[in-house]
Amino acid sequence: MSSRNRFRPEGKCGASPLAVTIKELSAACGLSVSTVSKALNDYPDVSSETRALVRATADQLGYRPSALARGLKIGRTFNLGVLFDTEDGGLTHNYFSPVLEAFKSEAERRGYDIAFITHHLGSSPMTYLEHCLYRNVDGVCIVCSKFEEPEVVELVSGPLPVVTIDHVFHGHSCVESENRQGMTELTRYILSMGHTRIAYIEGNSASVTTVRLTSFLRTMQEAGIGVPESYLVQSIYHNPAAARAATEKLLALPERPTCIIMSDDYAALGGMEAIRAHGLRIPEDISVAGYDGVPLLQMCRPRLTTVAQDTAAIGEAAARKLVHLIEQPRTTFQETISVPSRLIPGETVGPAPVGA
Amino acid sequence: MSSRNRFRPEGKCGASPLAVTIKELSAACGLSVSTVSKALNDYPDVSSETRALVRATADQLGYRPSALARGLKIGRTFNLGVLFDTEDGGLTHNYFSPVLEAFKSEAERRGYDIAFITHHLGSSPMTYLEHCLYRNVDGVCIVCSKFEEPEVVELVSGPLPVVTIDHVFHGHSCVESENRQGMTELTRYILSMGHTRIAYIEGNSASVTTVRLTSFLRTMQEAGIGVPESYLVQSIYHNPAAARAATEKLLALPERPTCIIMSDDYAALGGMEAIRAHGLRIPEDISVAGYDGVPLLQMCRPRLTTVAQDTAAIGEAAARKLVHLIEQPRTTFQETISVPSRLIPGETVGPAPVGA
DNA sequence: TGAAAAACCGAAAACGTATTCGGTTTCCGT
DNA sequence: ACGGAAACCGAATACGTTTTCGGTTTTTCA
Repeated sequence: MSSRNRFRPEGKCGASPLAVTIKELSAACGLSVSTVSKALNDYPDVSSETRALVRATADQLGYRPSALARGLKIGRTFNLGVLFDTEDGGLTHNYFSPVLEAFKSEAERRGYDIAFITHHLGSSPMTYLEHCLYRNVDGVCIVCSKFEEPEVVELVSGPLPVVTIDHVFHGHSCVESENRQGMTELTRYILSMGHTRIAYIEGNSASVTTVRLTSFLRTMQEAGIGVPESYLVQSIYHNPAAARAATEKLLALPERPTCIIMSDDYAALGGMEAIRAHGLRIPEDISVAGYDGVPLLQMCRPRLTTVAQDTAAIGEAAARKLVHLIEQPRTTFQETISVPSRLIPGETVGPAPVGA
Repeated sequence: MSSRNRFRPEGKCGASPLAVTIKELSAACGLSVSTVSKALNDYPDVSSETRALVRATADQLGYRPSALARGLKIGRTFNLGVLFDTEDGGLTHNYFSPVLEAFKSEAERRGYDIAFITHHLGSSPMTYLEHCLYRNVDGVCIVCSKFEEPEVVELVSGPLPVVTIDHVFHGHSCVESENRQGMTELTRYILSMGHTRIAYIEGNSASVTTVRLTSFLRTMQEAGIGVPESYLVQSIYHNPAAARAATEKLLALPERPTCIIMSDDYAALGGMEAIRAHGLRIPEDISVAGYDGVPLLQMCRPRLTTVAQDTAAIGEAAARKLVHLIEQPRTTFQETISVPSRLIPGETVGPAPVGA
């Protein structure tokens, strides 16, 4: 019953030392451990000859300082925590996974590895913050999560540098698309195709959701076109089933919209399914727009009309900002970084039907 | 110039101790550090009363042993390395990312975090194995990589437990789909639709590639239908552009195939693009099959005919196997685990054209 | 009641590294 | 040649754990 035994691997345990330590290196150099350490860390009080000697033999022996020992000593690990908590599919999320990929690349380029943050370790539960402290990450990126959860709030207001994506917490750094610009362009484009009955399916709560909806409504207002309450439907991001249900509501209206702006591309698939099920054609009978610009869908027919978010730039900016926050906390300020998005006029938004 | 300074964060450094240590816990309990440690680790020589006391105050103070210190001492980190190295898109890979997601979930369920393995740390290059030793991972899963690379071979033949996915190294554990069964079913299905001129676009080298091709050829042979050399084209997995080029070759043949089996779903998109560019209809003029069964494509029209690989089962099995290899090296043997795959008859394979 | 055995606890060493501080040596200017 | 300053090196300590081992108390049994 002693759970301790489960922790001890039985195999080649202390058999052969896997990695070469600084002690062996110092022995090989005929120097003390401290001098070797100083040589490797560019201390001034070591002659250039011995520094060279140490460097050379270190290379030769393939010495790497143990990340564990180093981290323990200096209090940081060169690990960035990533909170990526989505119930649907996790890493397969087709908008957030490219963001994460870019984040990871940039982090690695800057010498950081990434570590996923969960709220359990094996069977024992722990909060996100606990996990971060347990693993000693140097900072956290919150990529995709329920931002209202108390655990997330605890993490954000904790002691570690934090960068969020697509949701701004007051006084903290955030990276997001220029949602206002994106939604405005999309709406104008749809208007330019002659649509007046435009419905809008909203994603679940996040600060970007509000920005997009506001931009849509204002653009409509500027065009002098009203949007009835019934044209605004609540739904969930990245959830085709929910979008399908929302779309059904819209199709059941006495005066059906001629165009629907979906919460995102993936949701749009569900919406389009509902439309097809009603025997309607896209875009001849009804137009559909998405949001995100997932590349895979741009290779399918009909090509979705959407707003492409620059996932590469978002992830990269997040990593860069987080590293700055970690390495120069004094001179780095909190900010919200907006990266431009781009309208992709695809095949799913056509001219408004004439009879409508 | 001293690069050392870059490593020291200037901020709240030793200001407030972020996490509570065992020393503070022992003080709070009025016990020695050693006793506390033993109480937490279920040592027999500590009374149940003190054990209870320690446990209680530990919970109360929110104590977690530092992963760093613990790892340093016991020689393992409860981290699983993941080698996920694909030039195209990394984490966004639409077949491997669900595998990774399942792997991650199962690993976390068993108390392991995952760590990505690269061949550089910041600017300084290092081999995969070096990275593993540097971070002290307990084992490695090689998910997607050029298996011929010397670095990968070095890693596989290194001291750590290894599980590969979709490529078997002799004497090591591997998880893959039942490719033989999958390809056989697909081929039979295509044959049942009346096709005789079936072309095959091959992926780049891996052991599964061979198995699939062999299964295809044997099934064709069993049906008594020959496959000309020109119907077998070399291409690259997960690369629409390469598939497009390969498809062009096939379409240029004097006797064009009536069905093409693509190396995978994503590649199929490229192939279908080529076909459409030639003004041909799918599946009326020419049929197309993919492999993998990526869920997103099953929501698009036309629904791709393909073989679904059970990514969840694959990832889970890999994690389980790797953890077994780590925790019970004596009693766990190396093996290749095959998980069943499933034919999805979609809309892209139709009856063979009559005139053909 | 006494001695052996069991039960329980703490001091100390170790894991691999970074850093402070005191101690040699070398160098320079006079 | 001499004093002092620079230049260079190593012993020691600490980071937060685990684990061995010796020591004290309590229990048990003849």
